[in-house]
Amino acid sequence: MSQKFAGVKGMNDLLPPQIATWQRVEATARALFACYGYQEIRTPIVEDTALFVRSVGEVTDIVKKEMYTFDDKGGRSITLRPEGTAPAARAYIEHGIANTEPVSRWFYLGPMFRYERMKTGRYRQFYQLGAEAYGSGDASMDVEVIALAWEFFRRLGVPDVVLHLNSLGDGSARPAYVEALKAHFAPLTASMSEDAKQTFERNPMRLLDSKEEGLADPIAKAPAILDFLDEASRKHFEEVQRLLAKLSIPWTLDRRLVRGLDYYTRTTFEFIYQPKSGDSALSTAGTVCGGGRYDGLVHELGGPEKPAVGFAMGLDRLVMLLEAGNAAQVAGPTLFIGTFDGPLREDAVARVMRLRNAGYHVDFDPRGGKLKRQIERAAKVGARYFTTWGEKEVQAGKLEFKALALPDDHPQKTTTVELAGLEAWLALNAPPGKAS
RNA sequence: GCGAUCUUAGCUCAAUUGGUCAGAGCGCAGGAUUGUGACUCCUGAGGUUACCGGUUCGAUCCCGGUAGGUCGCCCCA
Repeated sequence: MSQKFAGVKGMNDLLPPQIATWQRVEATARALFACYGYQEIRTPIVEDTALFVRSVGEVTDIVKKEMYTFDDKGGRSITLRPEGTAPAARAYIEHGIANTEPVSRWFYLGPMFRYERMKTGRYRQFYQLGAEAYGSGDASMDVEVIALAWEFFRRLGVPDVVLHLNSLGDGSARPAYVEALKAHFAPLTASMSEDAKQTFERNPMRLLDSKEEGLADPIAKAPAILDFLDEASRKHFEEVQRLLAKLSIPWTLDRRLVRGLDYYTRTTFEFIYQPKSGDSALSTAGTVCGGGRYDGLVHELGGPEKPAVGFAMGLDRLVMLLEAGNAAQVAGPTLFIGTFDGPLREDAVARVMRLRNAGYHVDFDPRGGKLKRQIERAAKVGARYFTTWGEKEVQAGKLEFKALALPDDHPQKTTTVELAGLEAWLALNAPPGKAS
């Protein structure tokens, strides 16, 4: 016996039964993105390590301890992408897209990698669907990406997702606010945990996200960045809210919403799964989509001054929510042809292939055997009709279609189909492209 | 990175204080001549009880380690 292998920790196989849901999500996304004018881009799975250090932030957890970083054979430090915004920005800059069009709308869909402890809805290889809109700092773009995500959830029928909204201001407001926060929390550092203390030192804003017991009250009383916004940021944020209201998209102002990556400015938002009924498939993995504006990122990475907004959606979590509702079914064949040994069998098999080539989902049992087994097999794989391809039928030039899902006494349990008109019948009763 | 907990057939789980305790259901496979299914019946395949080591006359059941799963912290999608 040879060794038995197992998948790498934190990385999962997606097998056929689950894939149906994934494909529904992806198809819904592509259709919707097309309406919004977002085009797909695909960037490499690996990037120069420095790209993430610069964009995501040196003191973030992602960079500090979650990156899959290796040296390649040329001695370059490369990293499996932990997120999609930085690679997209890199491509945007590298190809000089800003010179070719004023506004660019992109989306990406693919695996991301973070080396971290596993939890519900959190894996080391996980899938994100992201939108990136470059070139405009207008509030309409903030709302555009939010509306896009909102509509996406609506189309998929994702239940109990609420929008949390905040503004982090930009260059001028941020330093003043951070100072105020430091002043607020400084007296408490003595009683803080090591973790909290480090957060206090490196990125005080993130302290607002802390769930540490003793901090709950101080956090509630902490100054809000909304009170520090400069005139322009404030107006921008107000416009975002007015537009959302106009679209009847409800939101919750969340003054503690501070996103974990360094590049965010002004608007930040999260779509959080909050089941009304107590049972939560995702407890702390409730954030299904996070995003915001990052006006400085493109310039920071060496490109022109181009504002941008976007979001990233965790598809693993999304699929989990969808599957909790109703398990997706794999579509079965439209027609299942039963065969007997002998020369006729080859005719039947050939016909199966030809019908498939014509666009129909047709199947047969390669093991042959008893007709009884073949019918059981057909019912098992969810075939809509079963027909026997035997001497009797071929001689008469007629096939008898049995509707497997119908009860025996149903008037339409069996249908007679002319052998010569088989394809025409299928075209009429089970057009290609339609799930059986 | 820290803490807790779990790991028995493909799946869901049983197995009295360590001594026929390696089982059930589902699934899969087969069943009086390879022409007709979904309910029922009969039969069968499949596990060195995650892995390694220890205690013991003897361990699925006790101890230690490793791997993996799950949950909380941290953090994030």
